[in-house]
Amino acid sequence: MRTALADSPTRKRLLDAAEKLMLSQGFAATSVEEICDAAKLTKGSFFHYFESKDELGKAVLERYCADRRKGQETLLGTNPDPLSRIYTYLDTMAKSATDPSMSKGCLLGMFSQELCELNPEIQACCEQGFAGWTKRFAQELAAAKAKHAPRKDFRPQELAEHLIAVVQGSLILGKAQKDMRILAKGLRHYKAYVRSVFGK
Amino acid sequence: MRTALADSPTRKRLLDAAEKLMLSQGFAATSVEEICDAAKLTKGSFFHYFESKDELGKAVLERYCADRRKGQETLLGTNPDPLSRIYTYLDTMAKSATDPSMSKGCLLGMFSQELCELNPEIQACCEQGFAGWTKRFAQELAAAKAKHAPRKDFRPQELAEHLIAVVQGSLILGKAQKDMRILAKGLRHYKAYVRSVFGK
DNA sequence: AAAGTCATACCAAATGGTATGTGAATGAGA
DNA sequence: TCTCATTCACATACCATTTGGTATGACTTT
Repeated sequence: MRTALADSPTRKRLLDAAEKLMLSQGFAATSVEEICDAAKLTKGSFFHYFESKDELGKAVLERYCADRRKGQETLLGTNPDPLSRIYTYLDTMAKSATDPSMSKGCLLGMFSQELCELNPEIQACCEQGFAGWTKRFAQELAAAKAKHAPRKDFRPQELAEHLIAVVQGSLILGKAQKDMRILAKGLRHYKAYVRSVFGK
Repeated sequence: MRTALADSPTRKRLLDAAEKLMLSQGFAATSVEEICDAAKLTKGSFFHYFESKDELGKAVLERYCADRRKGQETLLGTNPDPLSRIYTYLDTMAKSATDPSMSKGCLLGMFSQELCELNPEIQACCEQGFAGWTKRFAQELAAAKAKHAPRKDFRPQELAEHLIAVVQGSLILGKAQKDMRILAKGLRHYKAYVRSVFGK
């Protein structure tokens, strides 16, 4: 029953509206009515597609994580050298720091803050979302480590988590400062750190 | 009129309860009633001390920022060498990463995410809170730069902001992973980065 | 010093608005 | 005609805020 509804364009409209609103205000401060207004639908429709606001939250988050993963793949590029892939990944991300796709923050970060201690399902989803992101990047770092003997030893997993921390933290700072250029700076520093580890 | 109420113990109880709850759930998801229950007071009392929930939010945030600033001073210690002060600051912070004072997250980060795009007053308060924090740390970095010719040039302000980003991001990641040890790791990496800049 | 006045701290219940969620009715397409 | 998307009006619950108190203690007034 619910499978048929899964990829309806109306459902997508609701998810899009919810994502946009929650990205800037968070989950709790975004009402179902607000979402429906933005999607030009009524609440009745909303509850036809989602059995509760919580379920919508989970759906938005899951879709966001999936999108992000795909985005990560394209962002990593096709350079045969893993270290070059890492550097261009960081550069590209830094370049797009101020454009609208990223400049509103990260839903994963938002939901982690707001909901992890309130909703175990969302917490698990956030944990897994971050894990997927770090794991993929750690893989690149491990490949780079294997190929270019780094000047200093490091744990790929830990260094990947550090990147996520830098990104998430910069997004918060950027929101407070109303200026997302801070994300580009954060990524530059992270890159410099990685360079200091590899010695090149 | 409101000045007399400013440092009453009852008011403090309300602020304490609100801070604790909002630190884990955020502002929007924390109701006035919940705060009153936690503080063992009634809503009537609440509105005797605060004219609105928003005002309470601002008060909690301001007190949090002030506390944090004091904490920063003690954390920096009294070592005459600025670079040593920086390193011990980072170490001490890393050590206390898992104890209850820090392990619940940072209100400044929480409010930035949730409220900055909704409430300009809170946004300004967050911005200033972060600015105070970074400025103080940047001062230390500048002193260290002046004393120990660093191997690479850097902007103290930017490097200080980078620390805040690492801390905030680690706290988010920690919440998602239900494990705040990530903060200690983040601080270790930041320290290693600073060391790579100074060459010692 | 007793009685009266007043401000303050606190409380309980009511109010009004807003939130989520429901269910019957409508409409369009197969 | 049957199904499913969508709407509309409504039920229900919750939540911030208000109102109308009581109790206490301090400060006058006599």
